[in-house]
Amino acid sequence: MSSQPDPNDIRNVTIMDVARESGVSYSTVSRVLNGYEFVKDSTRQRVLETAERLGYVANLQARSLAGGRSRIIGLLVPGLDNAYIGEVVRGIDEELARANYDLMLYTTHRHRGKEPVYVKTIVNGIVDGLLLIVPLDPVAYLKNLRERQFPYVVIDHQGFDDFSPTVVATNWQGAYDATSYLIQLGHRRIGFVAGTPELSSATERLNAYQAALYTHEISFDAALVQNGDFQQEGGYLAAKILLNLDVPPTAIFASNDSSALGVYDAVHEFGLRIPHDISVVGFDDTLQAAVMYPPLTTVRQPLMDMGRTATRMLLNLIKGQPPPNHRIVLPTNLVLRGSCQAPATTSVQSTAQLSERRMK
Amino acid sequence: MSSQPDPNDIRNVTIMDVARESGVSYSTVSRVLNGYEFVKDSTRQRVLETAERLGYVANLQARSLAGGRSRIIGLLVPGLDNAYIGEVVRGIDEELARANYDLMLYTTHRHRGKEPVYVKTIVNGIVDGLLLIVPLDPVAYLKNLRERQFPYVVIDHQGFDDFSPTVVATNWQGAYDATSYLIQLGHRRIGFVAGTPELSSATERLNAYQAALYTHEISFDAALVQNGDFQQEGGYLAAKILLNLDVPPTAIFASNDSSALGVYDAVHEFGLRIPHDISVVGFDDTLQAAVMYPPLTTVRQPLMDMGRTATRMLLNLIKGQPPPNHRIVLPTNLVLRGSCQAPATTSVQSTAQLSERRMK
DNA sequence: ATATTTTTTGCAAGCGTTTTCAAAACATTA
DNA sequence: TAATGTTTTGAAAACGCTTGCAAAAAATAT
Repeated sequence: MSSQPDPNDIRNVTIMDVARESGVSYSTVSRVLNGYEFVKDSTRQRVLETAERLGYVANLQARSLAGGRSRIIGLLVPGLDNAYIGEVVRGIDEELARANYDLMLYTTHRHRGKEPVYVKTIVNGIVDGLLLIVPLDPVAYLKNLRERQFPYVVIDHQGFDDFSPTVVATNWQGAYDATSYLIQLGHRRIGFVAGTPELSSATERLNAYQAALYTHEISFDAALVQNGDFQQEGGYLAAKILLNLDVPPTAIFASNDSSALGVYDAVHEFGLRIPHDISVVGFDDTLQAAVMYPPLTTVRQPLMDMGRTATRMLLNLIKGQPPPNHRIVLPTNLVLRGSCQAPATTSVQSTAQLSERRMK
Repeated sequence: MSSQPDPNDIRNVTIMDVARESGVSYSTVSRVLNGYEFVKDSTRQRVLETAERLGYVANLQARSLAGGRSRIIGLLVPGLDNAYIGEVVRGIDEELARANYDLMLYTTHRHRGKEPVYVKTIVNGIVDGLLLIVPLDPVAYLKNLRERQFPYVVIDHQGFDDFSPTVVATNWQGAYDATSYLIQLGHRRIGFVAGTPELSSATERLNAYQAALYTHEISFDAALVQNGDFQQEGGYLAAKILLNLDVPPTAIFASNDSSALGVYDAVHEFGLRIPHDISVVGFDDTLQAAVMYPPLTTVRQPLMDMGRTATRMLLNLIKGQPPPNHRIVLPTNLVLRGSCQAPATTSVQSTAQLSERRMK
């Protein structure tokens, strides 16, 4: 009985089966499935119905091979060991689900050389478009993507070209606000834990830190800027150097929350208290920030929103609708919590007591 | 010049191009690429070399359509809003990268009905195998997978059948240890914030809690068990009920770290201190646990390891090597941090003072 | 040198779709 | 009623790869 398909049949039901069952050609079935206009309504109904009845599910590979849409988008991330990435991915995932798209995840594990290879595979592969979160080496392959007219959107990195669709946060403004806040609290010696210099977000934050000092007429001391790596370990190391300075800072601005965690570690190791002895500010507002003790004052990035926005942009690009602006900038804002207060010595200069605690 | 391929050519280089360039048939190229044994060494060399030179990258869709391996595995997760999932995924990702596989991520967003649909799409799709993290409704489709001989491994759920390859942690033992620890500290009234009862991990933890009480001859009080949902909010609500009890507990064991966070919230809302007024234990040891204040004593699950192990199992399954055991159990262990101490009233029974603080 | 076996290779079919092109069916007009 | 125009449908060619089968080439045995 062809109308009684064996439910235990191992083979999948194809467009052919649906065609046979509904008495039309497979081309017609394909057209119905793709919403082609010129199909008789009654035919459409019948096909749709048998497809449903047979439990037909499109074979994406075949579809995409034949030139159709796969409804899969690729996501290239440096790594998963990071709450920050996780948040962005959540936003992407949410928006994708709403649009009925699936997600293919590529992790480069921070291996720079892997990026171009991945991108190549991705592009000649199944995905309809590509999302890149903080790419390490975009210039190496974005030009190619563009030439192929392959849809892509870059998240949280900019400045390497001026044609790539990009979603970023106001890194500069956020860092400026944070620094200004510390200054307004009375801090004059503010340490800065920098991020990976290849990333525009890192350099922007550093620039804003300097700009804020400048605006408030505080002279810049290069010793107060130490390199971190956007990870806890780097923050810890950088903070140790800062706290060992002859005149240590009364506040430390870490380039992201992970580094701030490292700063907390170092501060505690020196037997100091936050915020009493030293204030700390982070950047990102990941889940951990609110849970830390004391809760971390930090610059909130709308991470999920960035993911969502980028996804919407990409989906439009795939539909052939280029976005009005190539670059979308989302606002950050300073979240005040318990990790900051006015410096212990209300009068500014005498950090003498503090520096006595310095570790050898 | 056929030997000078245009680098700007939009079309991808195919197996045909490689064949033409190296003067063999496309089948031979395919064989070389798939490591087929009976190819003359010199031929193999030549093909490999031209493939490299031309920058050939296999088209996964075509390969998988034709019946080959896609080197992609699918991962079905309930959601991304959870540090716990993230950890497992990291383990998976790591192991997959090592084996040169890619990852396709499917999120059900905790929508039970979506699971079967997804599984169907996945199976007739591109992936070579499927990993399922805490599936909500496995019975609905695992039988089908098995019948099709489709490789899959279940992570952190068990008990719904006895043939599915599974990786779990010692949930029972972990919860038993945690409860015993609290009892040894002197606690007699121990609250329990339960997890989602559909998950075996949740019921096992509850059972172990009861077993530990029983072993130590502490009578079970149903009022001390409140339902949570494995999320912060549920933990908060459950803890509020517990703290409002006529004789509130002196310790609360939360079914996972997220719930424990909610417990912290409730405790603070009641103006109580951890661990001075009340001890708290969690489960999972996610990244947050160490950062919370006070640092959370919790049962560590080897999450990344679970991901890695499951992935290795799956990869073997795909290769046609069934694992020696269908079910792999990884050990948990209790991580002692600052959220527990002996109950304030060293003598056990008089919890009078505590209950006075009770909120109206 | 010839027959036989074994190793290598090529051809063709097929995987499940989309899409172009042309034919069939239907509706409309003269 | 014939001619013309439209809407619907079907057949066939791709898409890029794997694989069974058979032929060619090389190696071995007689």
